Amino acid sequence: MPEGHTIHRLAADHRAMFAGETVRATSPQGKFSDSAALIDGHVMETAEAHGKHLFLGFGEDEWVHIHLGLFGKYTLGDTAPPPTETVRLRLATPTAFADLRGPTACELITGGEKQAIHDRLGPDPLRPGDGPDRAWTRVSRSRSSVAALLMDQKVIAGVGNVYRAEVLFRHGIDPYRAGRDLTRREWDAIWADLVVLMHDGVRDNRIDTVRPEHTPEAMGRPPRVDDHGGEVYVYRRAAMPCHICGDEIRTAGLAARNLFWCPTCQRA
DNA sequence: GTAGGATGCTAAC
DNA sequence: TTAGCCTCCTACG
Repeated sequence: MPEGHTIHRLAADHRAMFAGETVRATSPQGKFSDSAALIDGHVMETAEAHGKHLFLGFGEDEWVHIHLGLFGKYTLGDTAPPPTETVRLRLATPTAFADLRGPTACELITGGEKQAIHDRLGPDPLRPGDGPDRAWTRVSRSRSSVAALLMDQKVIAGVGNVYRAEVLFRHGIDPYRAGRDLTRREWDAIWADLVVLMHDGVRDNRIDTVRPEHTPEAMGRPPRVDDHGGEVYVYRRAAMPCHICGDEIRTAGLAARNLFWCPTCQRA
């Protein structure tokens, strides 16, 4: 679930449900009780996302900063069920609720602390006004692999393990190629593609990366069986045949995450 | 019933 | 590089 598209979608959903509304805040699990009490009964003014960070604004100096990490999950709806003991934060109005479970971060921060988080994050393909230039400065000087750089939130914010694997496949780039061996044209194409793919992800609330001509219907192959949500080329398809060339999709650990790629379609 | 893994990140070594 | 955080779900007995 939680790559950048999920967080931007959550920000939009929070704005639609709560912006301008007086919100009740509780922490059934208890770990956020003191902070929840401080915002309980306050008006949520806005919600925004930068990369995988969600910010709920209750005033200039009163922000709830949330990071879902690997396990964090939101349940949104209109009528709140009885809270269970794993709900870290419940926000509710008479007509809407949001339950947060298992986040890496859920904390009340000031405007200054929020700015510090923005400052350590790279440009985000989903943030209006962000572009590929600042990221290119880092990428073009780095000996690290492009696969590692795409996962580095200081370089580019919001890309996770699925978008990383898929965008590199879509551009035929070997994941182990060094950043400084990419061309400016290649990087700009990767960025532009991420803008499109991630906006699709926000709209659909899932990750689909397969081009129309390669869908199961178009190619007469069975639909994917993996349950991560969307239609993809390589992510979690280890040892399965590549949709394009039929070669076996490979997998390897890289920085404690699983990398997937096609050794034939993705050349150094 | 239990083990293991998952779309993430950080602090500590 | 590794352990740890924290929850849910699947695969396997």
